[in-house]
Amino acid sequence: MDFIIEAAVKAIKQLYQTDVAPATISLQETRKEFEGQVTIVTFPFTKFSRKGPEQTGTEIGEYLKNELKEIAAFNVIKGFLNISITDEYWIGQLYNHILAEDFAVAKPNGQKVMVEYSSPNTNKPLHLGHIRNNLLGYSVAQILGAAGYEVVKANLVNDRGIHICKSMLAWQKFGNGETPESSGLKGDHLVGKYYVLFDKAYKTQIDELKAEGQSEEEAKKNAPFIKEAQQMLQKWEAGDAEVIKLWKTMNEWVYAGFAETYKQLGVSFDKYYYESNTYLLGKDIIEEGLQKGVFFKKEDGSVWIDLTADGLDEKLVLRSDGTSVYITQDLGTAQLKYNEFHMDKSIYVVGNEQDYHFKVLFLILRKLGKAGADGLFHLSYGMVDLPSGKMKSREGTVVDADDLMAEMNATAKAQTEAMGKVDGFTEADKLQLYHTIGMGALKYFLLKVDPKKRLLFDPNESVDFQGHTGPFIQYTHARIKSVLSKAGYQLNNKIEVTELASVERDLIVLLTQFPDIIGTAANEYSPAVIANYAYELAKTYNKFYHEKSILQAEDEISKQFRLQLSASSAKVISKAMNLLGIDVPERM
RNA sequence: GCACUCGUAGCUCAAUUGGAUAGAGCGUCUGACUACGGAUCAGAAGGUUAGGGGUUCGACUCCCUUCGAGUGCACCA
Repeated sequence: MDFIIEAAVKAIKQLYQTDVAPATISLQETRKEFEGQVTIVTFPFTKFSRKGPEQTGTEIGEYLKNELKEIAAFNVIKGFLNISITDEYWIGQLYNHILAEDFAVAKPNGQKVMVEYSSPNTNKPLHLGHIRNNLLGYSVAQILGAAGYEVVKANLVNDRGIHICKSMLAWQKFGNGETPESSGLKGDHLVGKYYVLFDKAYKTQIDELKAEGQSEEEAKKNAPFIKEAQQMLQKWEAGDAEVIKLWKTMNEWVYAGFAETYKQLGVSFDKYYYESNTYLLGKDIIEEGLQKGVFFKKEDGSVWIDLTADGLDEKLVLRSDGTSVYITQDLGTAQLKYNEFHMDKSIYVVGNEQDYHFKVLFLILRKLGKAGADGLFHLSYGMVDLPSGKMKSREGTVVDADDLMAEMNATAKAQTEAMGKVDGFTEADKLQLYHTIGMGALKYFLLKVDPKKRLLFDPNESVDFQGHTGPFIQYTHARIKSVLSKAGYQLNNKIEVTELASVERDLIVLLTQFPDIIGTAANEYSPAVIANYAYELAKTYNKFYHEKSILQAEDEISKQFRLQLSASSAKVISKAMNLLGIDVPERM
């Protein structure tokens, strides 16, 4: 549509002797209730034209119509110039772009981006909150790839610390040598079980101490279990052979469990980082910052940065005993990543409770003048809450990721069977299909919402399969495929249609927008943009499908044309869903 | 207390980044060619965009303020 903007700039120069930047011309989709496909808002030009918005619109409209053969007609309503573009133009779009092999395939833009997501703790299984994180991260990576970036998907595993020692200790005390094999439990669930057991036992000890007259705070510090866990952490840091061995064993269990969950979710990573390798990093950056005068040292030896000029506080970056804090290792890890990949952008998919942390982290890296510091972005997303409130692993009030996915599959199975649509499917095909639909419903449900909004999830109200949902879009795709196969469709040459019905035009207009939609989604790091587009497209296709007969079209030309339109729609739906990490079935 | 985020139909979400009469789905109600696949389509009802003020041709969107929800403000990670 750039050619219209260009012409409008020329029009304004000719008519009103004023140069305007192309960006000041807002070209938008015409609202459905008006004639036309694109609209120019003319209010901003009234200052140059010294005429009313309607007259200004009419003048520009006339100029454009004379200038551009693609413009069939225009109408002006208040300050809105609605432009109708010729059917010839739209038909050309279909044949020259949409049906082309490379439609919506962006050329490499020469930029590299890292998307870090998932970043689990190895002391418990994944839950619904992690699912949102994983889906967002994976989808954003897909979208950036489609927009022309070279993408590196990274996972920073939090595999050390006091919380890991808690499950280890509880397993030592209560485990009786239990393993995933002996218990039949998935590895991450087994470890998670001991994490919960630790917390229970710890609480009991706290209560005992309180009964003996200690304050809550004292009791929390003095409980034998927490002391033992701390000792274990010290042993771990000292490289104690026995502790390390147990740590490795239990981590292996967890990784095996995670691998299965990731596989079910359909997410993957190109690069793993482990905190056990990175937690000591960052001290050289502290030194560098001191030399540059970005940091300062207090009398006790602790190192700080003063961010009050930026509206934040003073922030500790190194303890007085010389050991790292959270942000120290994040500084180091950022450097490590950059040294390895030299990426232009780095996206951190992390929940919004860490907004402040990332604000500080990025600010520090920028003040240090680090390469790549301008490309840092925290993709912050809202928590997933239950009707009962927040999910808490320690208290067991979580929606477990594996359970939820199994439930989604079961629901998909029940729905599909109830409709009796799986005749001729092998058992393996059926399982595959239920998984595709169940995950489609879940993924779409989580991704259609703006990431930064918090999400309420009611486990008792199952995720819908009708209306604005993943299965709705999947169904549209399957139905198109069915029609195409019935027609024995093959892509053939351009069909000489000359006129479009309005539903056909609407569909082509939407299809042409796909590359721009990918661009917008990439710029905003928002899968929701893609999700809403895919829905809009499916809906428009369904409308077309109901209004126009394809196999019984009026004539062969119309039939072939509509088949091509259908094939294009299926292709774009499939690609869009793919960007969300959602598969679309051929039959369902 | 300070900072950040959010508040749109009964419910779950949109709104082309300041543009037209705020749109969808679910739910409720009414319809659709003896199904090119009905997980679909057409229609109805449902709104003081939390309240108030301001900025301007125009505000769900920007500014101020009140209320409500959430999160963060550790020599924890």
